[in-house]
Amino acid sequence: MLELSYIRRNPEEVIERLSTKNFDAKSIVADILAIDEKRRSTQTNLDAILAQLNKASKEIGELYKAGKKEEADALKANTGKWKEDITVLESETKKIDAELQSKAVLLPNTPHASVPKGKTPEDNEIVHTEGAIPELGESAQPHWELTKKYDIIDFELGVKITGAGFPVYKGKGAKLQRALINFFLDKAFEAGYGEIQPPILINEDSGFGTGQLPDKEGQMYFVGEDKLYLIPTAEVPITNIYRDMVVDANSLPIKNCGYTPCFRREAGSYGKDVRGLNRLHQFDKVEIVQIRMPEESYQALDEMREHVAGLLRSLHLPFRVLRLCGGDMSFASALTYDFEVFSGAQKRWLEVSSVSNFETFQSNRMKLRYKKDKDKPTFAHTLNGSALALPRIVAALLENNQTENGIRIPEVLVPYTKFEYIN
RNA sequence: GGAGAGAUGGCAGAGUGGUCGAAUGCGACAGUCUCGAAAACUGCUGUACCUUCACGGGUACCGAGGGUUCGAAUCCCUCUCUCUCCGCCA
Repeated sequence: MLELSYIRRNPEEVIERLSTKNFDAKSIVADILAIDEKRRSTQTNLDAILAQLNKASKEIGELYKAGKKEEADALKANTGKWKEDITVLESETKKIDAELQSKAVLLPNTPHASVPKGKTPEDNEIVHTEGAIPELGESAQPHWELTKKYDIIDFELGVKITGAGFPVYKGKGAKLQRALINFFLDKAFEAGYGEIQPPILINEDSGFGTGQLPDKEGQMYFVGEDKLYLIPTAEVPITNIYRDMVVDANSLPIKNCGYTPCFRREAGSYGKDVRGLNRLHQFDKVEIVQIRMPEESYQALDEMREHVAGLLRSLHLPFRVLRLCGGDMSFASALTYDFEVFSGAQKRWLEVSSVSNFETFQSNRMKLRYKKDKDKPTFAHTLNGSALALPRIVAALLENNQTENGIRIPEVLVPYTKFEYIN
């Protein structure tokens, strides 16, 4: 949610910047300004009457104490009208606030100045490419063949137990998952991230805080009996730890990481995109989250970007980094870098990480502030990134590292897997 | 699932209808003292919104929502959450 004070001061700028996201904010901003105007005048009126009533009540109390009952009763006679006005103005204020809120949540975050204009993924800007594209030859098999060949991931079995998109990892496949998770967590720890094991069910307030609700409830699995959502990413619980908090400036930066399974309904997806590991309803991911002072947040974003790049480098996966265009960015983000690895047999780039700065968009929603000395509490900047999401990493590893002797495990993972080949 | 207790400022903990935004203690901050520190003493210490160029002024907030009253932290109703005991259970 954009800060109201910012919209009030710079309405034209908000409209201009949101046009980069192909979002026409004109009428919403106008509505917000009008409602805000109304809100202030209503509150000024209400406050004045309340002050009057408070004053009279105090006087009545004093008069009673002094035994001047008649004078007190005379004063009382006035209060009825005031109370009627108060009732009206209070309900009006409540209505106006709700209206304002309902408009405010419609505005996406304003993109950073560096965000390119554009509508589709084709308009994303490739800012970095690294690693050699593997030449696998004609006999190369896509990962969904390899997983069957070596019996390490069973998609049909998942269908039996749950449904499509819930694979069963077996034997060395399961061990590879565990190895990657531990490797990623260890790397995050080395980079200064504290490890969190959060709940994987979240309530509505948490969903609102990070921006999944109210818009994207269709993306999440919902447990109606208890009104809880399965997390689509660890970002939600790990960031919401700090909801409704004023943290001391000295405790910043806050850096946390966590492994969780993630659940996404992915309604409407089909075709080659969902083949094999390409898109799942349940998958594993290690997430990194930072809470920063505004002046340092873009430096932190670069730092996170470098962390993710380091992971891919150490796995010897060819990758590229995209600066997402306005049209491809998420609602809540101000700047997002996507990481894609090249999947040798599918011959396509697969997104494995998304690193974003949300500036104050999330912290305003969840009232996450920091306080520096005597200054007033200020909204912090929140950032997060996948480091990394497993399935497509596994897909690329399997495809790119296939040999006649089996699938070669990257050196850095061998201490974790305790085997060098899947065969 | 059954029974009971509770929810007050950063924390602990008073307060059961009127000057209570809230005693007291601790903590934090500032000052005195000191070469410096500790101790001691003194002062100060919430958040949001409205209003004002500013100084300042006003309003709301004692788990949440409603009610009674001229006036509610305090009385009434509803809800939520937490804790304790019992049962079940990884």
